[in-house]
Amino acid sequence: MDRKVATIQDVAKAAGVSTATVSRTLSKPSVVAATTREAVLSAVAETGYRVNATASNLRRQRTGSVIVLLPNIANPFFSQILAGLASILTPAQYGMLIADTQAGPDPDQRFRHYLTSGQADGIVLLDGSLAPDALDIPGRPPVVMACEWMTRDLPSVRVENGKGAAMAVGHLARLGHRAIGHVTGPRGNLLTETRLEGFREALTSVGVPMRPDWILEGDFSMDSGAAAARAWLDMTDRPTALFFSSDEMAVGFMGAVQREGVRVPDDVSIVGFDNIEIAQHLSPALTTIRQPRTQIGIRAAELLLGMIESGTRTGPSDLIEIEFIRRDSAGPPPRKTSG
Amino acid sequence: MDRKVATIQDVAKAAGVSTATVSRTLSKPSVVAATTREAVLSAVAETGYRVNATASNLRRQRTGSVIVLLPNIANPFFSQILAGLASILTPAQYGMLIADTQAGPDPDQRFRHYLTSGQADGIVLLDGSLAPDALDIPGRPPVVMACEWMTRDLPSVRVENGKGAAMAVGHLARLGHRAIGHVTGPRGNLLTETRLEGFREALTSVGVPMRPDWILEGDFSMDSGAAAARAWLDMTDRPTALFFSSDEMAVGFMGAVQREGVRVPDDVSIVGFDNIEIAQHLSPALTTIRQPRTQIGIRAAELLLGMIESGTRTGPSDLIEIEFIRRDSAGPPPRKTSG
DNA sequence: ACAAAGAATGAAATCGTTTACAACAGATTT
DNA sequence: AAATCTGTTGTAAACGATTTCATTCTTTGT
Repeated sequence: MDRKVATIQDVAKAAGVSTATVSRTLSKPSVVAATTREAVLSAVAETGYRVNATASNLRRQRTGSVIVLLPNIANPFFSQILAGLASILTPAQYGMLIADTQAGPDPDQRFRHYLTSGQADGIVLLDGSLAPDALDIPGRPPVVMACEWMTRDLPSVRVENGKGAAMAVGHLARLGHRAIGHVTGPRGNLLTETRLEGFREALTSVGVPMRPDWILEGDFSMDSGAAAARAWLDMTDRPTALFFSSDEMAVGFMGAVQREGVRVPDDVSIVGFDNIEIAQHLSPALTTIRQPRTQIGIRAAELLLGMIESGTRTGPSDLIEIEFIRRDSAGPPPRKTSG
Repeated sequence: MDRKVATIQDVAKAAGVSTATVSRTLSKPSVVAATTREAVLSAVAETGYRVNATASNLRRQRTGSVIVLLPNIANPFFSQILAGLASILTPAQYGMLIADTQAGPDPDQRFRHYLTSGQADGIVLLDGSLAPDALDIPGRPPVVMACEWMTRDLPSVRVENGKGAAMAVGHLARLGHRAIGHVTGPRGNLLTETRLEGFREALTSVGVPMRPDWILEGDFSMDSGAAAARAWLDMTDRPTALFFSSDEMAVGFMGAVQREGVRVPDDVSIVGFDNIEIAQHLSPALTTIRQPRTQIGIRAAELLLGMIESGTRTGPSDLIEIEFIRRDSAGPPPRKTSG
């Protein structure tokens, strides 16, 4: 009975060589003689040997894994970024550890914990709300931010959020809208602020004044979109079009107003942001700004691996192109505006 | 300059004790004298020492992480299960490694790889399509299945799928439907088969014959729901109600038929399965069967940790209660059926 | 024919912990 | 007073790989 798992010692014995040779056969086959190589390989097959990753990592002073820190695992927005990350990390033989920052009581402390725990060779940060000064830790692993980012010059993969907002506003203005509102993400979030700023600038550039009471605060979730719908329905003087800082909010809004008999886009035009999968399956299909999330994940992983391999703590940033997707949730404004 | 990270040796030296004492202070504080304990702890604080997880794991013959294998990371259905898993694994000091089974060419081989790689103390399997005989590996870690499951008696966390289908059919029959169709998941999948079987049985129990041409095959995705919509629209004799094996397919179907001017539930009634977040935000809100996904994740993690701690390869299974959620996508059949 | 270079291998140190065992002091029992 | 126990600490051996350095055996150049 071989109850125990075979070690490199067992293989060495079976092949009649030293452990050094076994190790070399597996990592740098070119330096060992063809005949020995074959002997070793058949001994490996015979014993069913698998290298013990923990021992290997200890000796090589690495962990072989990368931590992905995200605010909320359950948020489907991130799952496609994860898929992109995995598509690079897995082939490169890195494990992908997932951790929730907002799960515990103190997110900043959790961030610091992962930064110092030495459990990963690198960190992908998908949560922009974490304290930048946590990074002043000696010997910390390289960190790459994706989507959100902080004031500090951390390497990051991002998207031209302001430009996205401008695309949305431009489209609505071209359709004839003059009464355009905006539903934001949570205040303080950098995505929120950049898109809001882009929205504001775009409005001035098309010569439409911004109405502060038409700026509604959300938190990117469907529920907050539905809440915005209630607020909109209660308005006496409603905007004829709304730009949402996330598709999820747009979905929540659209469902809620439709259930009240409001027609989209006849009564109100809607533009989202992200192009989540469902956007094209709604009725009407949602006009939105596409963020290539898989691509974001891929670039973030590539950047991080580059830093890990070169041993640097800093690196380049990357800007991913976004795309305006015209569908059917935005149309010309109604003839008569209410109020 | 303390460029290097402090090791247990450094702490021992600073505190004037042996490494054994440092280790004991950190893991079993009760066995060391109060004064020494304080000396060690202040030395730890002073040096900024963090135990090297890799070394610790090697010595303790564990890895400190659990692998979650899922068919497709990008599928949002799984993200809430992940959240449930994380809520148990993180406090228990286990890392959560995520891997995609369908990413590479040979899923079974990938499964086998993770089973033998020794990179995790346990595996959570969310992909029921993997070969059961892969489990005949000596010294493999404990595995728990969630949602899907295989013929082999693996510990699993599941849901009464057949009962869910029966709830859906019962509801539709009570509303007066006699022409009920079903959109399945991919053939061969156990979820698909159990729900289909439940559907079939429920039909006979309410005395409605099953029409094979009203059984459409999907793959759980929104796209396949939209494809089912096209098929349904092309039928000369249409069912007045459809039960979908996933909410995603129901969403894809509903959007597609609505865009063709079909009214839900006036023209066709829809019942989904899962209760994904968007279900309540659609117009009309989707009637469905709730699967408590967070709960599923929690139980799976608990089961797995139990097996890891007790050193067993087998363990109990668990059945999670589902719930019928009545919303507005199913109503009485139209007066006149087409055909 | 002999030195130098090259190719292939092994011995042993090392990575940073944990823990079995031994050692020792002081307290308690006989 | 000897023997036993209890509580605390240190010594040193693992854990399973990788890699430096030394060694042996060929091969090549002069």
